[in-house]
Order: sequence, then C-alpha cells, then structure tokens
Amino acid sequence: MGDRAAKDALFDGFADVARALGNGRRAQIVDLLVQAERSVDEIAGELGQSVANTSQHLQQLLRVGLVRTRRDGNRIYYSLASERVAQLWRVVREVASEHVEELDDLAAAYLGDRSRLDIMTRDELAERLRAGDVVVLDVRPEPEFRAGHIAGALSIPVAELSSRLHQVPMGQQIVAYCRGPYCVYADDAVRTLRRHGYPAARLEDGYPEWAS
Amino acid sequence: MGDRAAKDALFDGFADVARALGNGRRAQIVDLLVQAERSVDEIAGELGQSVANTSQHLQQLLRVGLVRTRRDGNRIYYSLASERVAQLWRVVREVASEHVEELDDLAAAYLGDRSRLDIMTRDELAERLRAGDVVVLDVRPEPEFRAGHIAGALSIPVAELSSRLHQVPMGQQIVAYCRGPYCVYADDAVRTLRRHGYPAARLEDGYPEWAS
DNA sequence: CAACAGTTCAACAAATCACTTGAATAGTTG
DNA sequence: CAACTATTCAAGTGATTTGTTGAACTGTTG
Repeated sequence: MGDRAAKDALFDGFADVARALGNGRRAQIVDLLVQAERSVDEIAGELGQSVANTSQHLQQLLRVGLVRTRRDGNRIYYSLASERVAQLWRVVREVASEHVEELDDLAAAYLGDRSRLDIMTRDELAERLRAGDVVVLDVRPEPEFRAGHIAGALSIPVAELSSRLHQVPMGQQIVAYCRGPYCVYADDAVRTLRRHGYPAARLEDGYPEWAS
Repeated sequence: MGDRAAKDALFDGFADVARALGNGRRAQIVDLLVQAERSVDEIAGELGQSVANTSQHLQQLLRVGLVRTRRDGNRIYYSLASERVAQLWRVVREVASEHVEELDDLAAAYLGDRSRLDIMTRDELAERLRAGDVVVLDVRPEPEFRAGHIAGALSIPVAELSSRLHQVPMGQQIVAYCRGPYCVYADDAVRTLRRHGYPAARLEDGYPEWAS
C-alpha cells in the first residue's frame, strides 16, 4: 500500500467526478437537473442537442454516479444522485466566478445588461414575506415549479407571462425568481412586468439557493 | 442575449474549472497545495512526474485561476488561489466517495487495511486537547507543518519517525495526523508507534479539515 | 555580465473525446 | 402479440488531451 500506482488510480477516481462536470453540455444537464428530474428527450430539447448525444452524456454522468434514473411508463427520468451533487455544482460555479478571468464577460454576453434590474436579496424577501406585502412569482417551466417552489409563489412560466399578465395582482411589489443567478427567465419576466407598469424585481439567485 | 451560443460559452466556462480538476495528476497537485505552497520541482517530485510535464499541468490550473504563483529567489512557488478552491476539492472528494462505485476499492488498495487502526474524531481530539492529556503529532513534511498546524502539535515527518522516536513523549495518548483522510502518513506513523509500544491513534482526517 | 538553476515552450505520437448517423433494444399500449 | 415509443448502442470522424523529449527562456547569484 501507499505505492504510486495505487495513489494514481485513487486520484484518477476523484478526477473522474470532476471530469464528468468538465464539459459544457454535461454542466448544463446538471444545472437543469438541480431544478427537477427530466426525461432524456426533455433534456435534449433544453440543450438543443440530439437525443443520442444527450444519452451519451447522461451515461457518463451515470457512470460516476452523479445522476440516477427512474422509469415511468415508457420514459426514463434522470435526476441528481443527491443534494451533494447540487452542492458540487454550486461550488464549481462559485470558483469559476471568482477565479476565471473571462467569466464575467461570458456571463454578461449571456445575461445581458442587469444594471437596470432591481435585485432583491434572499434576506429581504424573507423579511417581506413575513410582512406579507409582496407577490412572489415563479417563472420557471411548470414541472420545475411542481418539484418545489417558494411557499406561496405563483407559477407563471416566462413563456406564458405576456398572455397571463392579468393573473398578476396589481398594487404590490412583485419578486420573480427562476433557476439561479445564471438564469435569464426572471430577468426577462422583470423586464416584461416593468414594461407593463408593475413594480417588479428579481430575486438575487434562484429556487435551489432559497431551498438549501 | 439568452441565445444558445452564449449559454454554451458560459457553461463551457464553468466546465473549464471542473475539467482542470479532471485529471489525476492535477488532482494530486491541488491536494498537495491544500497543505502548503510548493515549487515546481517539489511538486514534480511528489508526483513522480517530469518537471516539464508538471509545469504543463500547473499552467492549466493557472489558466483557470485555481492556483497562483510567487517568486522567491530563483524559484517559483505555486499555491491555491483561495480557500474556496480547497473547498471545491473537498466537495469533489466527498461526492466521489459517496457516489463512485469503485472508490472504496481504490481507497482500500492505496490505504491498506485500516480496520485495526484507532481513529480519533476531531471533536474527541478537541475535548482531549482541553483536558491536556494527549500528544498531537504532525507527521507531514516540515514545510507543510510550517505553513500551519494544530496548535501545540509536535512535528516529526513520517520519514524521520523511526530515527526520532526518542522525541515522542511516553505515557500519554498520541494522536497523529497528516494531510487528510486519503493520506497514508498518519497510518504509517500510528503503525510504527504501536509497534514500539506507544498508545497511538490517527485523527479521522487531516489538518485542512481541522483548520476549516 | 556570465554561469546557473529553475521554469516554460514546442513538437510529437498515442489515447481519448464530442458529436453524427443509423441500427438495436427494452418496455408499453392497443 | 404486434406496433410503437423512448432510449441506448456501435461505428466513424475530426478535434483535443496526455505525457515525452529537448531546446529556449528567465531571473538570480557569484
């Protein structure tokens, strides 16, 4: 014991976990599964990739145990193996945002300009929820809302927001949230709401951060 | 904004961080730097790799900002960019040990049989340190001890333990610790000590876990 | 400023990876 | 049990990664 070959093999084992997340497509899969379980073709659709390719990536995640599967009817649902995997993904994101030079640029290119967006912190939201003077709006796709949401939140997926604006109560502060800090849904929702005269802000991050 | 290409680029950015850890050699480097800063050829020596090759890996870690460098005289010392990188490495290890099938076997192959080794928890050690009836032994290489150690610990690198046994006080419980749960130094030290009649146990993990 | 130790670069072959295409499989529903 | 659907497998291609080697830097010291 204690020999080089065994040590290399052990650390290769650790590295396998990191490498499973070491691909943008697989990172997106994990990011998606943090919200809720999904079938292969739903995942492929979200990624804009072929089902075959998505399946391959899922197999890789499965091989290192980061995800698990469940069959329901004739589709197979993938979900994260544990809360700890979500934590790993969160830490990866944090390290990237702290240390990767270009990440701010990449994020800005994807998210657009957030400087004119009101942002509400989690603490502030908790406060106002206690006071009861705020409407919380979950703008993620419905399955993700069903899998878990902020207590009392109203579900209007961002794609349907324009046509369901009349369901949003007037006269109260609105706080929209979505998947996390790198998700554009709440941004889009806030912009739409403000255009229509609603006092809207986005939660600083998303549901996973709220729940954990 | 919000388009596919920008999203892919952003997630590729996150994935870069994971992929930097996605190689056994680089994982060993990070594992080593958690303890203390090191020069390139010290790292190469620890890894059993060529200096040129080690330097390449270091460049990759540097590119994503996981490590930083400092020059002193005519050598360059690498260290982790932040405590958060150490946290990332810890979470990777935890996820691997929870979810990777073969990890127990790999660990057993490297660490050998631990079933006959007394293990002391951190809480227990804290307790006994307060009581003052324990000798704490840091068996890591000296530079790592210098970079930080459990208060009051005695430094005897495992390689020198046999020849410095007389420096270990008799008649008290001894607790040896090293780099972490996947480090063999403390195991070896405990076995050596017990062979010579010392009542010795190893700390459940290592200095980084104690410090954080 | 020359010699030197330490570090990095450049170029290579072998291995691995991402994605595509098309076929095979397993489980479900009529 | 036959038709169907969702998923996986297998083979192929081009691009990337790995570890070597040897040469080229870089900053320090005598």
